[in-house]
Amino acid sequence: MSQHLIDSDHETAVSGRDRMELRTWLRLLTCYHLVESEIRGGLREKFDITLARFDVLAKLERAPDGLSMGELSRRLMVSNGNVTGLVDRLAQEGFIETTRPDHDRRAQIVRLTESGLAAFAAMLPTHHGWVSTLFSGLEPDEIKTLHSLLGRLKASAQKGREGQNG
Amino acid sequence: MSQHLIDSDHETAVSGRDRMELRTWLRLLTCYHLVESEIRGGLREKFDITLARFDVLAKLERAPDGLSMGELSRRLMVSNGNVTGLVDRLAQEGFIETTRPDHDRRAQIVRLTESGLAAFAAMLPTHHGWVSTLFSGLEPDEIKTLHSLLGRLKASAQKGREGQNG
DNA sequence: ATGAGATAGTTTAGATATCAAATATCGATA
DNA sequence: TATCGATATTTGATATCTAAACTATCTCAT
Repeated sequence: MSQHLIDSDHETAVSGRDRMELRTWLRLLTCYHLVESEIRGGLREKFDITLARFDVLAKLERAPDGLSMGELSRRLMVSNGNVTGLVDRLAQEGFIETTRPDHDRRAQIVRLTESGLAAFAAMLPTHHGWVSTLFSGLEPDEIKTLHSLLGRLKASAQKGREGQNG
Repeated sequence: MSQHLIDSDHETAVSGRDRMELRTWLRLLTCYHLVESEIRGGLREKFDITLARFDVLAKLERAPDGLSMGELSRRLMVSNGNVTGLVDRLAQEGFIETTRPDHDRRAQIVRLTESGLAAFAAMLPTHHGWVSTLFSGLEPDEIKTLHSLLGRLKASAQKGREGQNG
């Protein structure tokens, strides 16, 4: 085998069978990085908040009754330990609050505070604007198709585990 | 405005205009996390290597003449400082080596060692197998279309900056 | 030649991340 | 009711990662 295991165009790989799968994965990775870094930078510059914290607020905003640490961790798709730290810091800033339900003293329910909701609501339209702009080169039909194919990929990648997320 | 700013199905948001863009971005994010965590876990369990290090090896494998730190950073789409640390550790493990070119004493050229190439080559087929499996629920045509639409998204998201990556 | 700006990397501080181990509580059962 | 296994979360160690400040070197117009 030669030194160069894979083809030379920038997102290509090895042997015929999984060629397109790998190329597609690498391209998805690129898109992820592009959009993510744009949004991260925007949030920092405009609102002085990190993306991880924004994501926590976003998940909690969709759950008016609050979420357990475990459920929050699943929806964010990050580890339990990570969420502990994020929640600690957001609570210190007053954006969220936690309670221990009586029926299960192990659990910890996390909720948005008024202040947290206000902060999130103030950022949301701008955030949506960034996403819109990043997608602005695609036709509505293309976006629909992309959405649908990503749904297929999600189902495929989830096969063999339980429903992690909507 | 009500407490609940956005719709209730799991990947939906606000006002009509950017609804599909946001849903699509959130779904892409989900796919990214699903595939990424599967591969990260596999690399750790089977090869005891982190994903970040694997990615460095992968980029270097495609560049037989080596890459400058800056070029490596651009291709990995991570910050300069991050690459410094990764390269340090990989060099300690003997997987890569660095040289200073005579024509520019600032630059640092990073190359795979024999040992690094061998390690990477040993992991590559398994890695491709994982990706293949994760995509196995999609038809070849669907993958092609997905690849193409992600290409459109990449171009759209890159608009206004220079060509970051192939 | 020389100083200003550009470029290439490193360093530093702080925030995320994972993973594994530890803690605490729950539920069910003998 | 003791206890065993499962569940919910935290802790601790380590590794990424970013952003900003800093160092060193290069380029180039004077």
